[in-house]
Amino acid sequence: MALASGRSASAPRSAKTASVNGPTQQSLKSAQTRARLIDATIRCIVKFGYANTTTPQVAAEAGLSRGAMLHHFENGSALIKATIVELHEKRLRAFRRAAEITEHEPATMVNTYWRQLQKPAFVAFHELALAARTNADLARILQPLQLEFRQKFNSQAVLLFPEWQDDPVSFELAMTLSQTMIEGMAINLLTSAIDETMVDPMLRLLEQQIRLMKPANRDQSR
Amino acid sequence: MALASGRSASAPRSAKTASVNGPTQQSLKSAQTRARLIDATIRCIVKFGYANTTTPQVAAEAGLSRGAMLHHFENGSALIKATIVELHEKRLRAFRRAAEITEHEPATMVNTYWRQLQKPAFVAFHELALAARTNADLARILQPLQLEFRQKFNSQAVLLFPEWQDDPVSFELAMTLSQTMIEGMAINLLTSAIDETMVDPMLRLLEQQIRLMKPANRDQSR
DNA sequence: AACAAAAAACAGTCATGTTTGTTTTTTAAG
DNA sequence: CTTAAAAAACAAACATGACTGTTTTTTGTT
Repeated sequence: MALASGRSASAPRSAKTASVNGPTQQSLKSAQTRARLIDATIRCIVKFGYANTTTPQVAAEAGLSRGAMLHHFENGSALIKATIVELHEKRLRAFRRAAEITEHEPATMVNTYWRQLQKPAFVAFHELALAARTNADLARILQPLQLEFRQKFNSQAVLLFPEWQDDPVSFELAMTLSQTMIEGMAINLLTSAIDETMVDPMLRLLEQQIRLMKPANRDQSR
Repeated sequence: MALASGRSASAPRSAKTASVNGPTQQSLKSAQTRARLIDATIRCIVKFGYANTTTPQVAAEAGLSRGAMLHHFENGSALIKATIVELHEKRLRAFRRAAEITEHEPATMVNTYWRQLQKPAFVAFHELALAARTNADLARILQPLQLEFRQKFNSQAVLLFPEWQDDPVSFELAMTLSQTMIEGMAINLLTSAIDETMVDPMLRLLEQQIRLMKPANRDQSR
């Protein structure tokens, strides 16, 4: 599924009708089928990798014929694009939930973000992110989303830790540290580059380090 | 280049003759050509990604016909396997050099390892490592090498920092931290998940953290 | 009857493995 | 030293299989 440069309206013909006349039963079913196809795509990327995810496989995974699938997404590219958007929104939703749970406790934040990355969505996202390195079309879609996520990540985190507001430099460092360590471990675990037993000690180390970097604690130590 | 399960002697027929009679002109040229093909494979993986690296492309990159290429590596798989071994040895050599340079100074060690990961070999290696997640044949080759590297990494590092010998727990934690942060940043940079300007502050933070974890310094603070 | 959804059939492209042919180097005999 | 046979290096062509995009046919709602 090479994601060609083709421009293609990702919405099927029925979508326009639906938006004009309100949701008919058919347009509802169509939306369901589209969602099922996107889910199947994510599962395929996790199982086979982005490179080995083909339209016949996605169709089979969704329990549809390839013809039916191409009725909803006229293109392989369209399906991938829709999948990327869905993954990004999943990621944002998950992060927002994590922020709600967190409530000023860095321990919880670290654990929550770590648990997010254990889900299939992260695996699929990293597959796509790495594929984007050598695929200009993928990169065009993915890069702005990566930026948006980083910005929302930071702006959300600054709300959670107001005591950090007057030291944006060390704050950004702490955020980058968290992202790097947690994502780094998640990826290294995927590629069996590190030992699984090290995960917990590492998370605790990160929590400790964050506490050390907090302005309040830095003042305490003076 | 899907790397099928095919067993295949990776050495060409000339190798045996050479080992008996000493290096002839042909066996020398053959070795050169094989090296050129492996280099071309690495370049292709970096440029196009592992998934889009095909035998015609490698042949073109090496300036050979596909037929000639398949004379040296009867199989696409054989070429990939040889490339993996070469990458692994490159990695070990680079690490050994880094260890020689280092000489008891953690600042240098962090910087040196970071610089290693900026080279194409790391990009290629990560492409293969991620592909191995969904490719059993690749995994069979790669996993033992990952283990070997981690072991040599640790045994080399313990020689460099003898003061750490009596605290293997915190030592392994420090090693995993270094690996995770440095590799995590390298990968996040590839996928534009973090900002490039954060690299240097992060490396300095890591150095500081390592100093904090050292037994000697922990004693000082008592 | 009209139209969307689903399925099936078709043609084009590309990588792979295999086979066959050509040139160059090595070996060894005359 | 010359030269013929063998082996290795290189090149080209063929057949197969798989995925892609497109088009046509069937099924089922409204």
